[in-house]
Amino acid sequence: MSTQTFRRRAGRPPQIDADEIVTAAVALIDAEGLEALTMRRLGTELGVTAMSLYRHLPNRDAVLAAVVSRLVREVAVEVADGMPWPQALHRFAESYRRMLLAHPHAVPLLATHPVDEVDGLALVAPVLERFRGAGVPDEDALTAVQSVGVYVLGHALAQVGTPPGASRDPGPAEVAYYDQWFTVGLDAFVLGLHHRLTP
Amino acid sequence: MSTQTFRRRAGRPPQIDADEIVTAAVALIDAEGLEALTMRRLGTELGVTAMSLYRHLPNRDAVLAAVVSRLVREVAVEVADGMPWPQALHRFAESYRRMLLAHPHAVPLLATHPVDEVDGLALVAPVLERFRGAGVPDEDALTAVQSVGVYVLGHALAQVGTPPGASRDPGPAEVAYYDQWFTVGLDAFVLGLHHRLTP
DNA sequence: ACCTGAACACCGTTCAAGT
DNA sequence: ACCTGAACACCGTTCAAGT
Repeated sequence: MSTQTFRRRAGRPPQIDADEIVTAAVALIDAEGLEALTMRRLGTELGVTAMSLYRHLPNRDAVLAAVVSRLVREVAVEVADGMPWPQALHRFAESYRRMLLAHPHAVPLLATHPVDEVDGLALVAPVLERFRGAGVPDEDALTAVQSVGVYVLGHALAQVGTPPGASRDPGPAEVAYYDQWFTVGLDAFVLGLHHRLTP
Repeated sequence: MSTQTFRRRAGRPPQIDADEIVTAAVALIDAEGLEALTMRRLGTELGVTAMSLYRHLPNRDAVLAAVVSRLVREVAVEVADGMPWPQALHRFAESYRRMLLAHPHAVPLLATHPVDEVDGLALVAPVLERFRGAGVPDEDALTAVQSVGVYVLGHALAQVGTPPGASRDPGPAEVAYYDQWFTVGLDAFVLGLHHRLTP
């Protein structure tokens, strides 16, 4: 029979893999929030019992860490070749924020779980390159990027962490308020870094 | 008997009150982290069953909100009368950070639970006053203070959210690294705000 | 008025067992 | 190799009952 040629080494074929688990976890968080992400519920979502998840990921915290990694890799920073670093820093901040606001229920998770160093560096690599082009030492450049990064995350936390009321969606006035605040703060921050790093 | 004169209206005298619960909650978080704060454990710490806590606070989330309020009120911003606002802003950032680093296990809680508006305004009132002294509109001043606030919180999250390893304490090199980063970022941010607000 | 014991409906995780 | 059922040791919270 045809399955002989391409058959797996032994046993049952898997019904799920780690990637599918992470995809389902992100979807569940986006739809119902972090507290809805239980192992039992996640299993149900995949048509499987909770216990089978442990065959693919060691525990719930590993699921959360994998979600963080997936979301960080979702950030696409568009940096043109000759772009001055202050502009590249702006782009980074805006791309990062776009991801965070696209997954408001995951923001507390991003705030709590440190980003994997490899993921983080890959994300900011094109930005660091623009600092290098201006002769700024890598160490200073990294401090600048990380500083803007914590500003963006802190701002997103403030925006999504509205009073206890559930996930009622924002309303244009609220969105405009946070957009304005974000821009004013970011402009000032990048301006100040510019003054300190390229005098 | 003497108890007649000052006796309570009826029933048993309370063994605990809300303030004691919050104090015990903070102590427990500081000592063993957020996940150690269960209603049962908190009761035990106070020599009482978990169920009796519900007589004083409606649920676990109310305990957490009360902890946030308590910690925010612990921040003391020392702002002298004639102090220029950039310096007052520095003081605010340092005081806020001092509180956060004194309660590292509570930082994710502060990041997640929005600060009560009254608590927040009381905290920054002396700082806003310094902006007023320089003729900066309240709206701009509040944006500046909030921007620095989210930077401080974001930075503290990065500092306390070290790789999965438990609460191994920091080591002087790590402390120095974060202190340096914090200062460089803060200086640049305040400088940039200064350029934008008082040209 | 305040505290408790028992109970309910959940969790994450382990482990032996099925296919 | 992968999935499952039953079980363990927990949770937060409710409610009737004690003092």
